Amino acid sequence: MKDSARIFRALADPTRRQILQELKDRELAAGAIASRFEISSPAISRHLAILKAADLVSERRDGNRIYYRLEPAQLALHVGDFLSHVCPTQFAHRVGLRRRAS
Amino acid sequence: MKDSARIFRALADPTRRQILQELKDRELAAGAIASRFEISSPAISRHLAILKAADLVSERRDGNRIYYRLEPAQLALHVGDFLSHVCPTQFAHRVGLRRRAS
DNA sequence: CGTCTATTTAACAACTGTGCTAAATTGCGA
DNA sequence: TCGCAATTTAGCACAGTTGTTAAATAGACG
Repeated sequence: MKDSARIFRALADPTRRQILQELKDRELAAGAIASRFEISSPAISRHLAILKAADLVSERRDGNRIYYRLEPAQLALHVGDFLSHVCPTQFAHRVGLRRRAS
Repeated sequence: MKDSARIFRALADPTRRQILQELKDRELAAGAIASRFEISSPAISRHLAILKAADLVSERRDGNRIYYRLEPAQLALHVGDFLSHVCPTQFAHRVGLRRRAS
């Protein structure tokens, strides 16, 4: 599966989008993330695995805990690329990691 | 269902993303779109319905044909909003209804 | 080692999404 | 009105997603 496909798929779920927002400005352990949602930790764990497979988060183990951190590079790259391709006018692609605009 | 949820769901399918790209700089009739893909026209028709429900395209009937046109406003607004929330640094949120980019 | 905590993996049910073919709809023109 | 072309809607099959609970794994610490 293509990178961008994995990313758009990952973004399709509202819980996963919210997880990304929670991780916006700090890393959080899996349990801390799970406690912010109604659903069970196994469910959250799988969401995290999907986000990680899409390179949207990274994980770091510390003892018992596994901390997740937002990795905005792929997100900005692929989604920004898509937007700047499909609607370049509405969307000024002032994206950090983007290649030169044509 | 929330607007942004509909939009992200609509973007999850690769065929639908490609349809949006095809419509980037011209409107196309349903049949013309279908002929660009391997899958059947009923399948394309349903994809178009999903895109329309998400306000990503509009349709215009002309005789027998139904022409679809890209509607970039919602796309830029909601997806851009999400990006600028989640990764504001990588992504300068000069999004939206602004005319002039870069 | 035994046990507690944090987290993931497994197994399963329910729901959703996507494709197909066949049938219905809509509009044009003889 | 009849028939044709373009498109959508309906019905069905199958694959994928998402949640649950129960079991497994990993690390810390007595």
